[in-house]
Amino acid sequence: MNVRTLILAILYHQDASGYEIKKMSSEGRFSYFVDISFGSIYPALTRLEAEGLVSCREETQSGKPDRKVYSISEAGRREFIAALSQPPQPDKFKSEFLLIAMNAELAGESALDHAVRSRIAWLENELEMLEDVIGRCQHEATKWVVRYGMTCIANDLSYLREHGRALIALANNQTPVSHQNKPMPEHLDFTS
Amino acid sequence: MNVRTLILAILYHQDASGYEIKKMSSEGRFSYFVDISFGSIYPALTRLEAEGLVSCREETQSGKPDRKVYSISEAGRREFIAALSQPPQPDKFKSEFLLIAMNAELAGESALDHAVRSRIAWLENELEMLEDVIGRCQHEATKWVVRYGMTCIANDLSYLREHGRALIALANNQTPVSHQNKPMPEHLDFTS
DNA sequence: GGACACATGTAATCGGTTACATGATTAC
DNA sequence: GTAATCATGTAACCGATTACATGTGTCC
Repeated sequence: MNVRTLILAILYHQDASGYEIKKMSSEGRFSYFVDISFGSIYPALTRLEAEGLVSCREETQSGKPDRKVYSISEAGRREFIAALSQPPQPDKFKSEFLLIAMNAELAGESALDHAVRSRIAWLENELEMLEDVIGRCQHEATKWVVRYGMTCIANDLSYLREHGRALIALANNQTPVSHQNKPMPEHLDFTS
Repeated sequence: MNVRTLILAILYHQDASGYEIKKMSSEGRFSYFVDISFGSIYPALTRLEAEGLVSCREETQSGKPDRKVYSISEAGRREFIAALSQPPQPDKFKSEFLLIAMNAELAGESALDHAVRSRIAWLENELEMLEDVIGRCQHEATKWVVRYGMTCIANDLSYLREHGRALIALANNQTPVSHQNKPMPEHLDFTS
């Protein structure tokens, strides 16, 4: 799921400028998946145009700077559909929160408490955003995906609300962190 | 959450060689978060050693090639705890499956059907793996995280089982894909 | 005249993967 | 002899981000 494909996905349904694509990716209904930067969008658009997968027209606007509006071509549509037909790679998922949680005793109570609280706030916010999206969206498949995302977030949230306290309690609970490190010969330990 | 920090997280609780770290990251109890490659592990270990955050001893084994076993140093422990204390970045999440789902009409019934089935199979497998992990894990914070992951996956799974059919149905349901693209002047469309 | 949203682009850098290169040891 | 597992490492490449550079137009 590289920037190219993501741009084709957006342009498949509507023309857009690089600036608009950026906004959609970091605020709009695509923001749940992606947040791509200008530094990757503009070069990608240039390359897609060179390959004939998108076309570009310049538009002069009143009250705003000129902009370059990109449209997907038939070749671009074929390319995108071909990309969709390939079996999807498994989800990629990285969570610093879970690393902190996994090391609750080391992180300390206040850091953990803060992490849990702000995670809850963040998830609530995401949920609200998706509720908003689904209210204005007509496209059934998109709605399916958004509902999917919403149930995931809602479940996440209820787990945190139910078990967040228990996690924070582990921070205090000074279970001696098991240093199962094999004892190291002093002569090799040049760090102490 | 870069490779350095992940390696420190692993070494915090047990000594390990680069080869073992790789195995833990792609099979063991850390595999839910990470899957780092040899190409990033070995250079990272070298650098961590140069910085005095880990130390290294060579071990000759009987019946196996020599290996370099790394131990975290006190400086390394401090570094890791400092990393944990910083407020976590929001989760990063990428799903090719959701991109396909969002474009159900374009992906086609068979591709979608296959994607849903193999996702279910994959999630069932993940769940099984985590069940196994939790059975043998003593560390409370780790268990908290694994239970978290398990409920997320279980919810995901039940959503897919309940609504997967509805999604696949959307593939056939040939709702004319709304090409809201502004009509393009022919002279600008060099793709046809 | 300054802050802000709109708009496009490039260069340096980063953090990682892939592919390659090497080699020990065991099991068949 | 050859396949598989264990083990370490490097070089080329890739895909992205960050920071930089530039500029228009609006509102106060």
